[in-house]
Amino acid sequence: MNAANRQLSKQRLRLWLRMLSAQREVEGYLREKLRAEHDSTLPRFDVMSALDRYRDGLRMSDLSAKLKVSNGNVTGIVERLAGEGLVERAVVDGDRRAMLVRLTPEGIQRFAEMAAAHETWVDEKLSDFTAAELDTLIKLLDRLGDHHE
Amino acid sequence: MNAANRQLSKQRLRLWLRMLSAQREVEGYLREKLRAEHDSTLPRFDVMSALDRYRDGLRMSDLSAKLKVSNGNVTGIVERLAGEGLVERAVVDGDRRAMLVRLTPEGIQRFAEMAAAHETWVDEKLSDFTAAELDTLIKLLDRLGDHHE
DNA sequence: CAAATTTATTTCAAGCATAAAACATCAAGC
DNA sequence: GCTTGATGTTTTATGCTTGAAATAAATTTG
Repeated sequence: MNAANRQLSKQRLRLWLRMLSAQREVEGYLREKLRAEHDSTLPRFDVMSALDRYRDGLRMSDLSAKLKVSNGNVTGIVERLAGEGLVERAVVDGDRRAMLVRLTPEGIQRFAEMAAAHETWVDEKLSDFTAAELDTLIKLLDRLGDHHE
Repeated sequence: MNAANRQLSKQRLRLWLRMLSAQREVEGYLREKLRAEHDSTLPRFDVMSALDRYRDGLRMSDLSAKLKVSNGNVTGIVERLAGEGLVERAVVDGDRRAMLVRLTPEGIQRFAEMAAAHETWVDEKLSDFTAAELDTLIKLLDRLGDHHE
């Protein structure tokens, strides 16, 4: 490998470490806020967020696909949310294997409160960037994530 | 809140979601590779990486500070690494509370192999960016992480 | 120096995450 | 209508992660 490529490789590694650091910084803040002020967690918030966008409900497999986590993982989180009365599970008629999960009225209410707070927390953490910088970052990072469905 | 701020707030939220997505994309790949090809994990890799930079060893509390994770967390990871013979723990003379952790010769060897592979994996994932783009991303994300010691 | 506080670490309980195995149901093809 | 295979979900084993409580040793202070 030549010198230019070695340099490039180092920069890529450096970027990855910065991504990790930045992500951890924001995520830690959000986790702590959710725990302290709403007695909840980021995974629960993510599940509720997906269900809030699909008010008619989602199947377990749709949920895990959207959140890009394993099936078994979603099983546990939904179970706890159901225990708190924030989501409910219903059978899907025509397919007795499937489970339809949706927010309860209380879940909708609680999510609205959390989502509003969540937006202000993210605002605080990312307040240093100008609109142009935000656009730049979004456009560049977009090339990495695979939210291209 | 006025229209401009609402717009800005939306962009910040959008950026945060992109950061999550991008981070998850890369991390998932690295995790899978480490597991399949080196029978290891990212947390173990992180601990070994820190110890590789400090060959004289680090205390448990230094380790958790550098990695920005909890003390109890490091206890478990170091325990498993010690079980695999990759790190060793020694007493610190002058302070019987403390533990000094360092890589064993085998740990040094194993880390070198993993680190080389790790760099090529990151290379693959971030290969779409030009040198200029990498610089831009690094500089911008640098304003978020708190690796300013 | 004894008591109180701080510092270094581990233990514990709870939850999150994965991969792999187990179950149950559905859909096709003979 | 059986068998075979695919699909939807849960269970299991293992490991990571946190916050809080528990231990233990060092330091400070009256």
